[in-house]
Amino acid sequence: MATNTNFFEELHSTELTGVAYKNVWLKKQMLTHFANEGNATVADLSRTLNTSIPKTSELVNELLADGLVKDYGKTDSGVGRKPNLYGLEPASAFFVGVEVKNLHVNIGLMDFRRSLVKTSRGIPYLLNNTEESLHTLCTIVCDFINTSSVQLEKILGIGINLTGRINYRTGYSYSFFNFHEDPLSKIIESVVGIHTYLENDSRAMAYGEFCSGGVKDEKNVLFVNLDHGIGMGIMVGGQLYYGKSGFAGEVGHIPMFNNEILCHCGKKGCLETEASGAAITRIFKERLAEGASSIVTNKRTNPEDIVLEDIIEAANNDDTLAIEIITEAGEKIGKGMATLVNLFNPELIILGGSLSATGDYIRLPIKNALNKYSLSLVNNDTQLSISQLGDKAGIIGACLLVRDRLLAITS
Amino acid sequence: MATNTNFFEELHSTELTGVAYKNVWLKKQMLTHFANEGNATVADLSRTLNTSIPKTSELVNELLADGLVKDYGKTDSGVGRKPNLYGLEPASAFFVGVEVKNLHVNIGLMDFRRSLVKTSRGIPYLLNNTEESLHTLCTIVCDFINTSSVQLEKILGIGINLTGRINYRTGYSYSFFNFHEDPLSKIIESVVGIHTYLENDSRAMAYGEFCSGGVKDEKNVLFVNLDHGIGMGIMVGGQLYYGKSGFAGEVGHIPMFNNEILCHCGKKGCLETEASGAAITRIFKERLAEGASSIVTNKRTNPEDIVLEDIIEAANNDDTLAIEIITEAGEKIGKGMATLVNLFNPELIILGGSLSATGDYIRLPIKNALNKYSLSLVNNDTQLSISQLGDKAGIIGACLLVRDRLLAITS
DNA sequence: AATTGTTTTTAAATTTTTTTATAAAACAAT
DNA sequence: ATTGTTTTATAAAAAAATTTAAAAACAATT
Repeated sequence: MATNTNFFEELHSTELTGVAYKNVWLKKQMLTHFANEGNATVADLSRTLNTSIPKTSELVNELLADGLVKDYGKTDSGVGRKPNLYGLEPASAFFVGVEVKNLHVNIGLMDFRRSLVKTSRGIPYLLNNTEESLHTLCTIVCDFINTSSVQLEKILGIGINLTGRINYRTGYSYSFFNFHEDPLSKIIESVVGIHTYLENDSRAMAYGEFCSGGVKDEKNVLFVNLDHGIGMGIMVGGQLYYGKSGFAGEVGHIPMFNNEILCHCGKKGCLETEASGAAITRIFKERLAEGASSIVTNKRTNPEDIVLEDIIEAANNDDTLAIEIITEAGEKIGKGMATLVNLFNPELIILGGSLSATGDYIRLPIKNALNKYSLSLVNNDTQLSISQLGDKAGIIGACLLVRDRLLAITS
Repeated sequence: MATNTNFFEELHSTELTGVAYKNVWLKKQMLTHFANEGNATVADLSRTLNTSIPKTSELVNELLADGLVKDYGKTDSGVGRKPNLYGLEPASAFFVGVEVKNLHVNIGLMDFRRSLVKTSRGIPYLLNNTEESLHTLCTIVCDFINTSSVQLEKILGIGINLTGRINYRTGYSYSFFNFHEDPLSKIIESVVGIHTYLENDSRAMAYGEFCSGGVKDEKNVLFVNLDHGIGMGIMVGGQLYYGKSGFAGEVGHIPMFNNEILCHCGKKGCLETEASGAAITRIFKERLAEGASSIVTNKRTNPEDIVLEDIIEAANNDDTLAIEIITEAGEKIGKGMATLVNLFNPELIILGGSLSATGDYIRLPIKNALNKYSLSLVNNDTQLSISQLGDKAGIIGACLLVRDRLLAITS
């Protein structure tokens, strides 16, 4: 009932051959099936895995004995003798997801059945590219784990979302904490003592939305993270697309304008320079200086203190200036996304990130520009929706990525 | 020695269960392995398929008896007893690839080991969206098949490349021959009598280049077809990417310019309006009219008769005007492709299509713009090369697509 | 030229899996 | 309450696959 870690060890061992290998492989397939499709009967598993009933039964019983799988009783539908339903045992494994923002950290703990059992949001933290900042981050993670009631050895992995270029395969970060020779994931791992994966923030959010949010059967989906910058997670054939080094999806830096605004990436004319949350904040302040009025000034007497969240809040309270500027940004984002539609022919584009909280204020101008600038035959295929998970997408995605990587045969 | 069609029938039958199913599945894996990796020993197969030597040996012997696999004798490397090498029997299956251009058709016949056994290039043909034009196309294909020395039943499929929007899964074409209720592939199939697949021209070329051209181990590759229009084939994780309906890769119609040139797609400002072969031809004629000089005028006394091929030929003969205009187009294409690099983080971009015959005249300005407009960290990952198959990419790709679809378990 | 070492191939024994048959469970109709 | 139908679960028999052992093939060495 408690030998669960054994299975994950032998899952990733390369020593196994022949029958032993096949059995582990089949058990992995069963867990994956439970994880993706929910509970199932022995007959279901037998059918999808092309194994006989007795064999399937034997392996399910092994997983049951390992404590990874739980008997969920009889089904209630259908005629004839009712089968037992099996599914993942929620308490058999846990995963930690960490979302690192510029000014705070969000952390969540997820069980094996993708329920968030504990979350801690808005932990004050200053993201700097320094050793101290990294150290503080590790401390925050350790504190979170230590104050949770779950046994340490049941926490199988940690997923950390960072902005910028991340190579999850090697564990290297290229935008933050890139001052060590070893990959960042190994550094954190050695401090916290739990297997750690790094991921790009937008891609992790995308994965959360794919697996637990507004995605049903769609297999080719784009998730656009509209925040301070503009990021994207790409799902191709039901899987995240990384590109060669994990840098795919840099939609914020596609060349779009002939302006002279210098982007933080070093180039000029990037989409981000005129259409990101940062650009919106900049333009908002400029308009105020030019004499425009807004309800934001009631809250922030010094215009320098205005942050993106203030503008989003103002828009949702019908502030004309905020809505106007967000609409203008939406049109530009939509023109950029027309390119995405033409290139990816996606079934669904999900708008996420803090700006997505403005709902139709951002969605409609984007949809409009999409209709205007993309091939209509292709555009007709594409749904445009707002993230269902909202600000939970990041930690849910981070946890699920860890879970699903540990279940994957190729680690 | 001649019951080869049997296997392909049972491969796609859904009747099989249990051991029979698994055996067919394993044999399919073996054929796929031979097709992708070349000849192999029983030990190799046993290792990659995780089956025991006796079982592997038994199945190889069945394939041998079916005539699909051939004994290629002993290996010459290594110590110890030398194993037998097995591989595909070239004469056991054939595939026809048809490339439909605006003014001509190219057809090729490929054997099971991807050798082109017969090609017929430049068959005069006028592509119109009419019933007669479709009928003529079918006749050309039938003639080609009938004049080949291969038995009809050994030709397992036909692949047809068309420009425009194609949904290969349904067999519908949306740009040409779209006047029937039934899918176009079924119409052609019923005339020619052989299983027919439709594919977008650029995607088929891309597949040819991926499988038989300049792609080694790269798994994320873009193939850009620079011709009259600008098309693209996308390879993600070693497989073609289609998007929801097979319209992915429409790079020619991404919004790039604020010009007033109406694209044939109906929009303004598409990349194609200023950077395609059609645009180059238009600009070339305009410059001539403005008084510029070129060696093309020696060949074509009436400027109206000038075609893209003339300009390409002129460039390769150091004609300044041609080179100049191609360079300008290259810079614009490169700026558009910078977006591709940022979004896909590809390992390799291959330039194909007739314009790629100008070699570095088109490649270098593209490379230059790529360096200028894409994120340098991402761009550093990306190789930019010229197609190795040249004008053979289309028919090779069409044949290989048919072959590999027939080998795939999900047809 | 015989011996040794290495590896493939074949053959026999053993293990594993599937198939078939049977029992048990669940429920509807008689 | 009994009978029939349908499906699951278990047990025994049959089939199939793997494992182990032995033989065959060949290169390098003595």
